[in-house]
Amino acid sequence: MSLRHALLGLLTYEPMTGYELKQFFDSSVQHFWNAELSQIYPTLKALEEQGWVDKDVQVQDGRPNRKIYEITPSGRDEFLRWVREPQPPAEMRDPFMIKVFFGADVPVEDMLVLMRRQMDEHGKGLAFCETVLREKVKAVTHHMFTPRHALFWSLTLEMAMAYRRAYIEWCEMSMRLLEESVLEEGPSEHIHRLDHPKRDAG
Amino acid sequence: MSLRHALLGLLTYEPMTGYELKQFFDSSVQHFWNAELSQIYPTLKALEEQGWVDKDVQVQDGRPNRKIYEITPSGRDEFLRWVREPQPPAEMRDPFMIKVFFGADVPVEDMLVLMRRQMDEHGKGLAFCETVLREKVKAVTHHMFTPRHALFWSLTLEMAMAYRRAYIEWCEMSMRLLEESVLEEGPSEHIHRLDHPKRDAG
DNA sequence: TTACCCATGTAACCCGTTACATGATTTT
DNA sequence: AAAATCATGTAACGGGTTACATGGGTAA
Repeated sequence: MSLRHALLGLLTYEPMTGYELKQFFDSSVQHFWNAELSQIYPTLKALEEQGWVDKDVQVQDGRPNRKIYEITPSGRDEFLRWVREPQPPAEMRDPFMIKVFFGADVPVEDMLVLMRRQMDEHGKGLAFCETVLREKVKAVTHHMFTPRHALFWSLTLEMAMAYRRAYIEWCEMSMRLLEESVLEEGPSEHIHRLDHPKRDAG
Repeated sequence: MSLRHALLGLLTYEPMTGYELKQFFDSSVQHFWNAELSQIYPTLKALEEQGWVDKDVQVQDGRPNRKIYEITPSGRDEFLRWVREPQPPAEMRDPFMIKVFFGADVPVEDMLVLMRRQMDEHGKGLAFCETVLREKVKAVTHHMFTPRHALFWSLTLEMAMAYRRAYIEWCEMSMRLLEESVLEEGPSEHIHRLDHPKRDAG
């Protein structure tokens, strides 16, 4: 589980409550990671049991007490240990690829609709990175963090954008190939293959 | 869960046992999806309860009976329904990006080592796609499947390769930027920031 | 004789999401 | 008056991995 370490990482910036961590999360790493409060609270508890964070309770009335978590020295050690530990490469796990893989048995028009939609969605994601998130990185530099922090933040942003650009380009190429294949084979050939895919092969 | 539908998809090719499905899985979609036998067996059971597959038991002695699963008409319907259903875009969820995000507090040399390793691993993955998998797609076309199937298979392969190329390029760019930043700031500045990251900011 | 292939499964555990529960304060 | 913010959590469920259990046949 990387959530533990993501939380430790955020707590190296400053002590925070679970609620604040969630907000920080959403406003900083949301383009490549996210977490729900229902997962954050138990994880903080586990972190405390491990001795990697300390808890300071601020009593409130009318609402639940604020529990402010602060990273301990051993928490910092653990975090740095984890960061330097080799990380196996993230593998793709994309349900859309399953659909494409079996796309030969589906009307081409439907596949084109699906791909167009993927392209649009990734386009939106890319636009969001290029505007909102890019501005956020710029803004944050002038407040609490060094240019050095901004460098690393923007590297993660670049990766998110590179991924989406690659996806979009792939969609474009795929759609072009599919349209060409329709011209070559005729538009409705797939219908014959729907029931007995193998018999039509030879 | 897409595993149900991935299995249904494979069963549109021909009836198979769980064991054979696993092998087919490993040899066809392993570059963007995978599944363990311990997950496949219960899923087949669920598929059968849904009426999407039929089971034919081939009694054997000395080893467990072969249970050959065949997709039913309603299974085919369900599969086609699922394929055409809109698919939300797969989001990145990459633990390595967390490490990069917090990379400002780690010695640059360590970050460079980590990135080099990611680059190598993704390079290996890319090489595997370009040789083994590409050959497999070519080979399979001549046996059981149409050129049309080969087209869709190779699209998924292209996506896997595009992803890895994008990752590798990002690693190269990041390493370049990090090396430049060392020259500008001096190699060991980070050490001062390790304990009190915020105090050094202003 | 060591290891891999065949062939099935169960149980425990890990990580994550969604739904449920509470309820005052502030903004629209 | 409705909705969002603050602030904590629990419970149920979904999906996936690892470990455990069995055990004959075959290839290196």
